Amino acid sequence: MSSPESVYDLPIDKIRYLYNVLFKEHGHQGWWPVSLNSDNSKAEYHPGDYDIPKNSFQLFEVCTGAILTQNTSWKQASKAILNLKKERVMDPGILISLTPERLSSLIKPSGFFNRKEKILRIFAEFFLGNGKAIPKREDLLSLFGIGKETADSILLYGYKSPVFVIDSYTKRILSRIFNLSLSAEYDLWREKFHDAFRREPGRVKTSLFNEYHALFVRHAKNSCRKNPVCESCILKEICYHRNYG
DNA sequence: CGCCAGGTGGGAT
DNA sequence: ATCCCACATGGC
Repeated sequence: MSSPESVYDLPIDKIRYLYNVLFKEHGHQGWWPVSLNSDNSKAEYHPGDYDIPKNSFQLFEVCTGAILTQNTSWKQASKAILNLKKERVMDPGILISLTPERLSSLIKPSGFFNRKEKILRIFAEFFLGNGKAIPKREDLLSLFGIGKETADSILLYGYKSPVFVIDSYTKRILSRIFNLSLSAEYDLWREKFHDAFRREPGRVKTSLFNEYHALFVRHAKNSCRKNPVCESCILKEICYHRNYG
């Protein structure tokens, strides 16, 4: 048991158990941050309220945030979002009418601004053409700059679809607890979570996946950092890394 | 100062 | 398949 197990062996009962432990400890996280007042106020978390985003404007803001936060702290992404809202351009139709220079300057704080300018523009075109339908994952993935995590974040936190979002935090935590390889395929991790909650109704899965991903982030920031703080970790009793790593 | 943050695409091997 | 790099800001 010294070499990493396969992600195929990840036990689904422990996936469910883990959720219960984390939720009991931390409760509702309320991802994704959205400004509840439709003005220029800062986006905030809304723990326990799964009826967000409530309209197309908030939906577009969630999607925009998913793109702007790529490999960037939410703090930086939120500055860019605030710039867009203050300039009244947080709207797909208006966004695509901006010059590349103007748009990239507004999202500058989020980093990679030339790249993200292009991604936002392409996504806004897609958003307009897609109407009110829930986008297909493969269609999102076909867009430049929309990878698996961003696509799933948009589907889960934007369109309230029951899909699980895997990010580097999730992989780090699971790889330590279960002695799994960090480099396992995204879709393998994802399917395991879908398997674990296969029997829950769609609406339940959506709110559960919403909380679960947020709880992983919380736990990764609290304890399971790059340099983990194992002594005070609430999962230390069941963690491979803590006990045998 | 160096490291890091709610990734992704593209090119070389 | 798997590694490596560019992309870039600002907090800590």
